Amino acid sequence: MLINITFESDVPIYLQLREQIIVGIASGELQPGEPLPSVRRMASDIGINLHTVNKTYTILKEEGFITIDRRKGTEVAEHSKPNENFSRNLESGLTALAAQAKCKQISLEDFISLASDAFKNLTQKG
Amino acid sequence: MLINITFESDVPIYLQLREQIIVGIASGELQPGEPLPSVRRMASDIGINLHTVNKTYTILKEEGFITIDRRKGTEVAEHSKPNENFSRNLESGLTALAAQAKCKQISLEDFISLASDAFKNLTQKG
Amino acid sequence: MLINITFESDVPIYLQLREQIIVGIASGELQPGEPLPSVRRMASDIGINLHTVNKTYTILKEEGFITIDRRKGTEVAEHSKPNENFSRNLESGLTALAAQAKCKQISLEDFISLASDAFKNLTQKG
Amino acid sequence: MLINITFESDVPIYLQLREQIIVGIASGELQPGEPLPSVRRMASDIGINLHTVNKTYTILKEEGFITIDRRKGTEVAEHSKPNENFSRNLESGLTALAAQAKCKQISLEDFISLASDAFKNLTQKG
DNA sequence: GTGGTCTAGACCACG
DNA sequence: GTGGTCTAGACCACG
Repeated sequence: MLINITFESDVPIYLQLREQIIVGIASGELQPGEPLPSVRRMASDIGINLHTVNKTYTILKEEGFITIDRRKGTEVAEHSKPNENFSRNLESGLTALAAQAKCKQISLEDFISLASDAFKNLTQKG
Repeated sequence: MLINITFESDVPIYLQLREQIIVGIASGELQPGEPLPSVRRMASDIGINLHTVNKTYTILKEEGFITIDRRKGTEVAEHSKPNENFSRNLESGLTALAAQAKCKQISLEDFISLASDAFKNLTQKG
Repeated sequence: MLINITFESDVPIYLQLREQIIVGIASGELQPGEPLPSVRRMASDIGINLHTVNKTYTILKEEGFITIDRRKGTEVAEHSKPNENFSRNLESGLTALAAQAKCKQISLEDFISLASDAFKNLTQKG
Repeated sequence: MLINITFESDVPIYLQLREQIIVGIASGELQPGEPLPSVRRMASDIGINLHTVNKTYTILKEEGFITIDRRKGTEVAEHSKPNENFSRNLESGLTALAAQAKCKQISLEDFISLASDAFKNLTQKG
């Protein structure tokens, strides 16, 4: 799994890492049950602090994307169903993007097409 | 235009304000050429700091959603076309949401349906 | 609010702090809407690191006991209803204590009496 | 005696094992004088480390729940009376749970009812 | 001034 | 070896 952090970004490192791991899982590059590198390993691979990776793993665990097994370490969780909180966040995220797109004269058809492509591109990597 | 800020949210106030104004424009509630409340007025209406509103307006101007003129004041800009930077951000935003959705076993059809609804709901408010 | 940390305890500092704040809220010493000391202030008062307090506050926030208001800082949340997760934890906590008590020949009546006293003692402090 | 370890839990395995054995004793499933599986057997049954089981047994012995004899092996101890240390821990445990419950608007009556149920459910399993 | 993020470094608990 | 906890110290974002 290739991680690519933009240090100049105003998106915090731990969130960039979170997103890339989620994309990795969604695309099938990271399979359920597959182990993730230890916080120390991941940190040294990327060249960031161990605590930053730890924060990402903790969040991913709380969101149900990974599990921290006491024997086997960190691994990709079985895919679960969205809870209410997740659905709310997803909808508000889509609304924010839709609003921006509409202001920029992107049509409903084009927006759907972009959303569809984003989803399908994940599959192609798997 | 009714603004609703959640002060306990972890989304900064200036970004919440930005998004709601964009939704207002997208939904047609705020028409191109229509004036926005002055920084001072908006701040006191919502009960937030002047600096915060100022920051939001500055960002919206840079993004091309509003214009700030010394004489005419702040008003909604004519709808423009997306530039390269905007398109890139939109795509990466959609990819992030699509990845999360896919991990939570949401199908392509359901994701498109959610995206479509988010877009259409904007129209209905207009 | 008087905080008392036992540094030799095998209960982590951030959890000791969490529990004492919850007891403070339950006893009425800390009222909903009342501000909590800033992480820096609390840390220096107790003589621990700012990050440790931060961890406690973050947990309390996620559990719904406090809110972090972007304008007013940290404050005690309005008392909310238990969610499913909370109820499960409460039941399993009570089961663990009940089992221990039963092994030590404590009767149902005595156990209820202890539980009742623990609850009432909170009220008396308020 | 059926042991059920959740490896993804943030409760250490040796404590999960401890609690389940205590519940087993409290419910009468494990009778005083009854032998416990050897460390080796228990470890292989559950699929955990020898050291982990050892740690649990050592703690249970110190708490007076089991006896460890070189010749007779490990067996459930005769039920003893609580010592001062035990009582203090029990009370502080109940206080912590009561405080949480009170914050979540659970009434004294409901808390007692939950405590009572937890205790009675032990009996029913026996 | 407040919390949020990040780093560096250390020790410990768990298995 | 792994994650968990804690400290010290620094800079930044927000309001």
